[in-house]
Amino acid sequence: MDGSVALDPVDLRILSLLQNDARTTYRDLAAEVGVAPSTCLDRVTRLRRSGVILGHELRLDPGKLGRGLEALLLVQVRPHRRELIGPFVERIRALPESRALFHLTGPDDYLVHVAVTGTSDLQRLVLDEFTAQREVARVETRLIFQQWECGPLLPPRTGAPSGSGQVRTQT
Amino acid sequence: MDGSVALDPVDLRILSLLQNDARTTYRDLAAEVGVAPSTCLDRVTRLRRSGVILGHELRLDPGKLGRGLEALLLVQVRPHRRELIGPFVERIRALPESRALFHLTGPDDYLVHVAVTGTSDLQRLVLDEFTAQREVARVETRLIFQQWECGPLLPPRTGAPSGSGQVRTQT
DNA sequence: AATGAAATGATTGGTTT
DNA sequence: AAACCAATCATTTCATT
Repeated sequence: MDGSVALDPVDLRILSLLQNDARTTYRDLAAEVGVAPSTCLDRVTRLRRSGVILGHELRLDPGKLGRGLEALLLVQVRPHRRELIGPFVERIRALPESRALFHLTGPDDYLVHVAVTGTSDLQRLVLDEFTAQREVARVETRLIFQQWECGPLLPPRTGAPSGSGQVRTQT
Repeated sequence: MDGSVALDPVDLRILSLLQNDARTTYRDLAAEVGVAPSTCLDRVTRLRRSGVILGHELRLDPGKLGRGLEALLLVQVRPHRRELIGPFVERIRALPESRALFHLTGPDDYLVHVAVTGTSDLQRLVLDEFTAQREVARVETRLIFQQWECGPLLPPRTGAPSGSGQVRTQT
């Protein structure tokens, strides 16, 4: 039972609305889904406690912060052993240019999403923070032309819904 | 002057705090940065209007929503022409599995971040929504072992700060 | 940019279904 | 057990300095 959460249509509706605007008031939420504001609070509190809602984030425009160029770096870390990749991950996460980091299957071990001021800043980053490190065997740089958020994130459509209107999901 | 924003230390402090928790109250914000709550409201309103703050987002746990497997798909779209890539982008953005989409330089035209229920769901997605499409020349699938958010996103350190304490940034 | 008052929203406890 | 209502409390917002 640890990682499983039951979500009814009200929960899903609330999540969907909050994904559009996380600051929607409980009053507005209540009006949209047709329950009382206090019930909405209840639901959201439960969703936070159950770990479905991880947090409330501010989305910023990197360009407006002077980081007008973004890129994805595909990185091979060799040898790929815990005592090397642990410090590597922590070092990359601490860089002010890093936005996100993925540990992957496939020929490239990591993908790093970075935001920089321009190409010279990117060159500096690659040379000083990546290829200069002994454990970094290879870096491939892909510039980002454009990016889109998708969503909202919803549970998968279940082929055969059970008798109740509930969707049971599992970690 | 269009895309440029001036940020003083108070703005930076506020942004940093809100990136930790976007629901921090103006009262708490004020206490931390040492100005009045109304001033914080002023600052945040200006930051939203100037486009530095794009929005307030809810961060959800895909695993808790029944999407316990995530992957990055590297996709070639050929021929790479506007009349093909426009519909492709819209189609991918509309998939419930899509979390983010990037248009890139390099051998792969697009990178798609997806969240699925498991490997069979991923196989279905790749076969039915990607390789089945005429314009998709190639798909490479990389599973995500683990991922990290980095941050907070801050303006680049300026080598030689001007007389004032302000950081002028540009899009 | 601060103050303080007015408006709005969040939260709680008791009650009902 | 979950939802509602109404009262309380906190926060946001605005006019003013």
